[in-house]
Amino acid sequence: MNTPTDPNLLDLFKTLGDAERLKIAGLLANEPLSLTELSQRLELPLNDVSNHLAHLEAQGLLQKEGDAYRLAAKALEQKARAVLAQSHPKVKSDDFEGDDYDRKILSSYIAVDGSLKSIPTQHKKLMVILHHIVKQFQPGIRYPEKQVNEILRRFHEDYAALRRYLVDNRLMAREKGEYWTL
Amino acid sequence: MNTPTDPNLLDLFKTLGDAERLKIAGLLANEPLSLTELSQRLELPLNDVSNHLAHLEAQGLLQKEGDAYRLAAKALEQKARAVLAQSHPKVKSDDFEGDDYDRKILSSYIAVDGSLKSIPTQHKKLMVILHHIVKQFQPGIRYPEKQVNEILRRFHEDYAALRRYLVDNRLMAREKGEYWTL
DNA sequence: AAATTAATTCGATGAATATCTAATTAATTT
DNA sequence: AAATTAATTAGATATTCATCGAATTAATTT
Repeated sequence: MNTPTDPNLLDLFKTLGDAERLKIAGLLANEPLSLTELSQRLELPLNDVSNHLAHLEAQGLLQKEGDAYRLAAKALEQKARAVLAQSHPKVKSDDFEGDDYDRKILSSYIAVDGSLKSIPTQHKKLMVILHHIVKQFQPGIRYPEKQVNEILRRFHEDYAALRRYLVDNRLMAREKGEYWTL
Repeated sequence: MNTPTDPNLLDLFKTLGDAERLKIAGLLANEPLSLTELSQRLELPLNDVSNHLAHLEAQGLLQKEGDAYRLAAKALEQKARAVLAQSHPKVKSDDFEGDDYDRKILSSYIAVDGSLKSIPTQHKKLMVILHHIVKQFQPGIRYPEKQVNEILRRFHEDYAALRRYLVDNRLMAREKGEYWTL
């Protein structure tokens, strides 16, 4: 069962993604209205309004006052925040986990946009970087070279070098122009 | 033509109200991905992903980086704010317009939740209040008494008194148990 | 209690649209 | 330039879901 507070974004968007329901929400944002009043204002049959209200209510978007409904602004606010939270590219936890050394290398070589400032020459540092980069590839999927290049280019324009390093160090394998992780 | 910035909430909710598109948005919130990559991750045919991306793009939700897409977090943020703005019961402009005297009376008699603190005894003050209340009724609509009571009760528990005042002062008319504004 | 009105529920119809197949166009690679 | 691959577009099918009609239940009024 769905509590109104659990952020099922999909259903929320679905219920708000209907013209009539959005109108209803709009009206109820400004003034409380009863079922009958809504029906009159929108010139919509009573039963349909009732159904629409049920949808909105299921999303925890309404609060009842007597027999009038009002938009639960607080609830909506929370949900809007949930959307923002999800949309903000939170640095994935495993991106910078690992030991202190790794974290230090990563943060010094990787720019805010995720790209490489430069390719390390020291082998130990290089390995840290390569292990970070190889996470971009899904295990079990075979990537054509062109796509590998695309992905690597996001890190550094010399994608060919990165590709070679990855293979040489056995982080990825290649066969007939296809690559996969090991 | 719709600029991506104009807040057409309905279309926004519609595009986000599809499971696949929401997944896509979710993925692109955390990392940039190309069309092909998305297709692989979601195990969805390429052409459909292309269409979904077109939808998202039409809402100004994407920004392109090379051939990878990323969720336009800023844009989404703005839109979320737009939602909040609409949802907040902004005191309707005409609620407190009119001359200074009216405004003064209204603000002294009407509580934050819109209800009446008390019913004025002075006729002049009463008229101000009644004119404010009568705006709750749509011109041209005939309301059964029960509904009139409901609406008036939001202002004061003695809805019968309000109803009588409204009729006596010719702000509303009644016939056979139905009321309407004049 | 009977009758009226309000509100919900059920089933069927229709419209919108996601999904699928196929064809077309655009871009890259050899 | 030919050929391969990537991406878009077009059309057909299927599914989802709002809308409509009616019946049912619940609540108020007389």
